[in-house]
Amino acid sequence: MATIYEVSKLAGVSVATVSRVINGSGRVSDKTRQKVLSGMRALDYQPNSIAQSLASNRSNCVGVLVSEVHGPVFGAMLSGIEAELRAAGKLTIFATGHNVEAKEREAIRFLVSRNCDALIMHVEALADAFIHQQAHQGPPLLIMNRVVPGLEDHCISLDNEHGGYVATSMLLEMRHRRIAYISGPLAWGDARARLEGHGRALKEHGLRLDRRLVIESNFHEVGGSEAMAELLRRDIPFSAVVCANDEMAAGAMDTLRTQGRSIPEDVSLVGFDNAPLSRYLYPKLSTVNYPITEMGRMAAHWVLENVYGQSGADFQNVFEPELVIRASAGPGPG
Amino acid sequence: MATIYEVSKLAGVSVATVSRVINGSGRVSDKTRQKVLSGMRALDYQPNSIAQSLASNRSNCVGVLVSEVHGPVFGAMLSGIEAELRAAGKLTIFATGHNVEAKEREAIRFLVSRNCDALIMHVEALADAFIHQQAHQGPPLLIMNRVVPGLEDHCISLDNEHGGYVATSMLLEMRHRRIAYISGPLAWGDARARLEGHGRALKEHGLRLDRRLVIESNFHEVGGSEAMAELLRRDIPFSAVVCANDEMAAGAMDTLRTQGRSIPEDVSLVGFDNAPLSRYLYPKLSTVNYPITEMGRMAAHWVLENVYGQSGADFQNVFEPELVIRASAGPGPG
DNA sequence: CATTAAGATGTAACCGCTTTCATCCTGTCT
DNA sequence: AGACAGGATGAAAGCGGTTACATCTTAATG
Repeated sequence: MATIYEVSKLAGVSVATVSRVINGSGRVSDKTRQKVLSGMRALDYQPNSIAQSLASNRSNCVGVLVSEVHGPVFGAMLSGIEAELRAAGKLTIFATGHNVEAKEREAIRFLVSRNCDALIMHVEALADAFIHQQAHQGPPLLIMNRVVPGLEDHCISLDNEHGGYVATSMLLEMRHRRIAYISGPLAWGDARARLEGHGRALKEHGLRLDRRLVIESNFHEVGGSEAMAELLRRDIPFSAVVCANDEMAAGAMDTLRTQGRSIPEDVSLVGFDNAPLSRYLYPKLSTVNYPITEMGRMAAHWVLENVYGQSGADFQNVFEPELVIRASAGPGPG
Repeated sequence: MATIYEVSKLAGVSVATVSRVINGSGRVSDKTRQKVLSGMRALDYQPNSIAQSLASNRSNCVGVLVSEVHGPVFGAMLSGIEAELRAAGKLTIFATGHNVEAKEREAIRFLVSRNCDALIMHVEALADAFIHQQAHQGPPLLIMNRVVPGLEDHCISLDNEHGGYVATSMLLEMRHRRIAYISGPLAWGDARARLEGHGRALKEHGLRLDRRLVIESNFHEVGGSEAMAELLRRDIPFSAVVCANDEMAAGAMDTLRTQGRSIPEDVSLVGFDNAPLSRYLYPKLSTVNYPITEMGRMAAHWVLENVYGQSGADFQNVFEPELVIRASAGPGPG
């Protein structure tokens, strides 16, 4: 691989000049620039990005910490981030934290040790305090899907409460009155918020949340399946159920069918996330869209603007979920 | 951030010695090592990986080129690669090629320009010739899901022919005799191989491939849906259909249901890939497992062994697909 | 025409580490 | 005691760029 020295020799200029034309910094006469450019072309010169990073103290790479690489949410998020960053010539590096505190910490260390210029993280296990500390000592931080008090302007999140609200509101407008709810772990903020939105919708329609119709599960398919079984076992009438994510809805759907209930004739079902699987279920699942790819794009823009000084569109902190109406929800008996 | 100089000063040794204890290279007396280690601890020292890379001419990072980040296949593959690489302290960087030749080329340039020590690529648009050239001038190359003549030992792939064979064989054993086939683009090797396997299975059962029951589609859901519509329109009897991937099977299933055929009573269906969606369909899709995560792991091992000199398990070039039997395929009329 | 400021270019230090080679030290052998 | 092997350590030269600063042109100004 050719170095900047060879280019400078071939072009008959100093390395400083070559560096200037590479970076478009400083002033270089047009004639010189042409000489340099043709020299670079002749040698098929490609600047060594490692050396650039060392000298400029900028790696042009941003670290992304996710729970998993696969799965609908993270894949889509990474995809959005990478597309934007790449278009700006920046490298995306990532590590997985698996929702385990120790691993998330270690992953942060790993990413930071690679000198990334910024860190985008989707962490669930780490405490707010740790995030604050990291924000003050490490590279600029952006937090996804979580609102850390005191760092609100570094957080991109979904208005989960509103999502829960619209899901339930739709069912209420379809004249359902007894609506069950399968929740995610209430230790997690997003699961709590979604449930709160559900409660608010009920209230606005003059209904009270019936605790017996709420089951806390785990965001997984099997959990949804079991939760639905439990719901049926309780033998309290309901004509619709909201699931706090699509996976649980898939499990719930399976159980309903096994027990001979048809959807949506006997029971209407609504999920949350608009994951790809929601379109594959039968009947296709009504759900609440989670614009995660867009949110990833926004994260990348934030970094481009705040770390690399590129001006971009306005920063949007909180994204609004939208209802996606499909076949799994139908009119209620009310 | 502390540098190696500060550590060396604090420990009262030279930077060479500190470097030796960092890398475990050369010989250092135990007493000295302890001094250095405690110095590093005291300063919370973390070697600057960029400087390390520049000096050692090794970036400890491997580039992965995929079509997309999201989607079942690439996410799982990346996941497998990252897990193994990370455990070995190596960084995974990636870029997307979107199956477009120009973009794939550009992505390779991008990854190589970041000085990755090896390149794992899943490319479809690039010609064999280009890959050969790249293999001879760039970093060590590993090719996924494709067999490039002359570079067989740098390729990890699935035995697609066998996959097609087992899918059809299963249906034949269930006494189906008229089996339709919805193929991927026959310009692609994997699609061709799967179809060939289908043909071989038929032949072994004394049947001939009926061209009118084979439709070339595009590996997408809509394509599968349209292909099935076309199949029904042709009005040639069949009791089962093999789809060259799960997405097309999903589309086909939708069309069948719309046209009032029930699965598997009227028509049995088999997919290919064992993508997550196959479990969400109703009825759950019988399919052929594509061990893509494992293949990603194997790719990482190859790199660890051939580039970083770590000895590992045996290298497995070709992976065998396995049948996953679910509800979408039932006994035939034969 | 002398003066000067702006523009073009070069020199060399530096980024933080690795690694070769020389040097120093210690214990062993004769 | 002197010679010597081998382990421990240090000095210094890179790795391939960036950039502050010095130097040299050149054209405009009075």
